[in-house]
Amino acid sequence: MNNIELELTSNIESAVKECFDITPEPGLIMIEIPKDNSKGDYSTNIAMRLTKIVRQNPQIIAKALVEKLQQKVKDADKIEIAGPGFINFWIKKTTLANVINTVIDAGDDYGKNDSGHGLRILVEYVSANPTGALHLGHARGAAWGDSICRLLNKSGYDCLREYYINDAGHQIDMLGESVYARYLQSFGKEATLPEDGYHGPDVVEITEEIKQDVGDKYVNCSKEEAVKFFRHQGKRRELKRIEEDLKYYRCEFDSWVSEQKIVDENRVNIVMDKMVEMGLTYEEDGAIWFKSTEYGDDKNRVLKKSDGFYTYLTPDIANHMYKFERGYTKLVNLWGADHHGYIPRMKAAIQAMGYGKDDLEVDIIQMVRLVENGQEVKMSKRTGNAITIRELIDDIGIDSARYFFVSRAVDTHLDFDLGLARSQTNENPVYYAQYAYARICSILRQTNGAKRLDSYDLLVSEKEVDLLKHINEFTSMVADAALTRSPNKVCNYIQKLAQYFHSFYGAHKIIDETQPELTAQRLALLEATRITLKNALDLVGVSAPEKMERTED
RNA sequence: GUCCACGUAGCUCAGCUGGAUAGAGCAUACGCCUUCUAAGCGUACGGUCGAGGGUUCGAGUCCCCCCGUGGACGCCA
Repeated sequence: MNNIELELTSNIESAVKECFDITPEPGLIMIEIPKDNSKGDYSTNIAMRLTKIVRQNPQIIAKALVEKLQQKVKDADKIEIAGPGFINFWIKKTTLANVINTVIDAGDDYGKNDSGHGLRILVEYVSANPTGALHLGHARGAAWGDSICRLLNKSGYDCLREYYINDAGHQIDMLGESVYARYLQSFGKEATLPEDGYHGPDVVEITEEIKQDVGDKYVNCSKEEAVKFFRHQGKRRELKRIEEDLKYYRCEFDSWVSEQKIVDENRVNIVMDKMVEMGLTYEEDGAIWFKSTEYGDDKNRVLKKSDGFYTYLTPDIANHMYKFERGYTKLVNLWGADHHGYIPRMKAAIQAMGYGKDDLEVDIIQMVRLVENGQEVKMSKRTGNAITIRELIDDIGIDSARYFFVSRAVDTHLDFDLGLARSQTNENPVYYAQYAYARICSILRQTNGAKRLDSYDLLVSEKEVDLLKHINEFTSMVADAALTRSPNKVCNYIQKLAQYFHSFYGAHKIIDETQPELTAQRLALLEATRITLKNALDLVGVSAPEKMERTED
């Protein structure tokens, strides 16, 4: 909420108190921005919401409130009742323009807010197995998760970016055997990769790296010893590649938690013992089961198989307990769509261990389908395998990739149009926004720069007011996008901000020697727009270029 | 079969947790560069919000029931 909205809310609250002698609950008073300018700058539906409490016609309630509000709201030019009982506010243009100095003073910090109240929140995302390169689903999850964390940090949450490494199970054994087979093959030996081994080019490349370090040392040793070595090496090097790809993609994690480490620290056994002790389990067919149906799951789940090994679930429960132990009170996971059915059992486990149902929230990342010229692109032309995050970025660029992934809600299937993402034309929303930024910088370069002024009384045209109002909304948008974990809202905001700017640019010549005062005020408005646009782009990890070369077509 | 998402303009999607006459972009048509970057601006065209019922001052949004699409339903990870 910005200052104007805060002031309106508190004025409405006291008006309600005085008129009806009731204290409105938090959240009852809602301030909206009407889509239509003819309905004012801000609006509230409080009169309708009070009908049930006060037992009065909304028109009568609104009339009483407006009488009080006329005296209270000093920043309003006009307050009117409209439609079924909306109260609409027209804010003084000078008040709207105050935001320019707020933005200039705050700089990079504009948009920062404390709606998170320091809540300790741990966001786990990507968490791809270290057995191969990251793919499109991971790219979507990485962009989304990283933007969520940027939003949370900007909104006063204490947020940790975590990557959970599944490095203790069967798939790592397969990786070890795959690298071993490639290693032997490179010495001309007969060796076949396991059926469910890893056939990608990354395994061949990693094998070459290892060979450079150790030569033929593992050609003649026992298979057991060799596979153990290659398992470790393979995992380490695959992980390093993943980390490098993510870093290149502007996603950096604060914390990498290894499943193997959780096992080694005995956390899995401890959780298992505790669950048995708490009576959450039973034995059947030689296995130990978790009574997850008692906590909303549709089936009970095996924790320890009859062969004595744990299932995937058990170390993951330990992983989640470890998150709580480190003092995080809110856990957020971003999982691929194929993990959908896994949510109820993990939530069940958390509740069984004494935590709240909503202490863990899981957002599902739906499938990505690459499309080019209306045709689905399934495989990389170069490798014949699934397309990796690197190939995607090399093709369309980091900015385009990140923006596209984040601009659509994650819970819907995404058709990613390669041609569109690659195009440097007006069809591409990334360039539309970046071009606005470059245009602003270009104008500012031609002047002595924008200065903070004491008055913006000349900024009264429709285009200027639209821009001011939108800049005013930035902080509330950031808080809302953080709360609802919807970075796509930032993209909507960016598009609209760019649109308001371009429209303003088209309507007015900004540098006008004959009107120095107006020019100075407009330059300050441009500077505020520039800062807001840059901060918004930064929230989704997209760069703000000061120049864009014009391409000939 | 059971469970979970989703269904909005020709296409891709918004719709601020129930608000006013449902919005953008692209595509299509027509205007605008002797003026700060035309990667831009403006105008027009485009809708039974999948179908039906319910809840209330008010439903694209909440509930029920169909239809359609996708996903999940292992002592795999």
